[in-house]
Amino acid sequence: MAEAEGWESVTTRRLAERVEYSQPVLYSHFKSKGAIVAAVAIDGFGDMAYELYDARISHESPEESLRAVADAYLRFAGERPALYDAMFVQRIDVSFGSGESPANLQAAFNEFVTVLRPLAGERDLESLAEVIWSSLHGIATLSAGNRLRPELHQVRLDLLIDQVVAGRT
Amino acid sequence: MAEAEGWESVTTRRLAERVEYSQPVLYSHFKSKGAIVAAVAIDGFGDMAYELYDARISHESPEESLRAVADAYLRFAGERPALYDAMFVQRIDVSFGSGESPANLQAAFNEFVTVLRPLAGERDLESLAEVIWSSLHGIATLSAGNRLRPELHQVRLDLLIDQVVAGRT
DNA sequence: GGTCCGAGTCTAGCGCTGCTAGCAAGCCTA
DNA sequence: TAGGCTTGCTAGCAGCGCTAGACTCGGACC
Repeated sequence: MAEAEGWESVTTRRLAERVEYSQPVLYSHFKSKGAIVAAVAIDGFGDMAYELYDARISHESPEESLRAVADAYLRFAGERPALYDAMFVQRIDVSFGSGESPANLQAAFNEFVTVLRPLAGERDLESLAEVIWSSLHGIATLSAGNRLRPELHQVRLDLLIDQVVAGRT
Repeated sequence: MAEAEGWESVTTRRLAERVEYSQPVLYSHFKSKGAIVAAVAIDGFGDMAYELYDARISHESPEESLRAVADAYLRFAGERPALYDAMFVQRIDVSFGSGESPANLQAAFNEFVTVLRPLAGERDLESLAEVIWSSLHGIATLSAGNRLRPELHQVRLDLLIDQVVAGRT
């Protein structure tokens, strides 16, 4: 529903109709609409972690692994924009960057950490993972808003990976 | 108003009250609430272009210039989160990445292009500018949503700049 | 002076939103 | 069989973006 028409047209009334219950029933299962979105998002972290894992292990070379993971990340964001939106753009009540984060989210982040380990050199691994994750997130959101020239998608991705690899000290 | 309480609590009624007119008067000046946000955003592009320019010319060395521009960008996003949100997160009806973009937006983007020119090497300049802009945008939005560890802000920025510089071929 | 027009503004209200109070039916236990 | 808990409902609140239609008032023309 969100993928088809965007989160703003997912109303509690329409959602209730879709699941063939009345509106208040939703509120006995979820505290608010935001909690529903958060539940969807947390589910999404699991999907994402799986796809990143799959991409990572499909290549031997660290650089190719990184390239595949980055590609999988952007493909995930591009193919399921509303889910990605719930996970990373909407203000949901989910802890990030700490031990209290959902396990799925930590798993997804760990794919970045793992794939970057052989490439980090003297750089702080987790910070490096945050940087490349941020970069990919920026590309994903700006692309989703038609703020980047689509035909140069691959050029940008190559530039990003190349400079991560080159930054090894 | 948006900075104090977020855009979602900027309602047309409250806005009308603030400017001491009735609600329909807003709609004789702007087509919709989105158009009001867009007008604010376009104004913001001008501010941002000026601050990036200021940062760029305040250093001689290309690398220091880039560092200053990146820093200014993230400071802008951090200090005026609602304005930044209007400019880059909310879906506003503004053309990006083409000749029809607002002049202020092109000016801001050009600051990246200019500061990167001595550092690009054989890399495509505009694509490189898009990549670093995306990276900064990702850091800005993830930071705003408390999704990055705040104490490592400087570490991430250094990592990003270093790898851009190292990526020169 | 009288009449018209248009600009500018208002009140009132439409259809929608997220959310909740309060009630009714059905099941489990005593 | 009686009471209470669970599960669902209808109805409604306050607020949202937006608009129809009426009112006022200043200037232009006869």
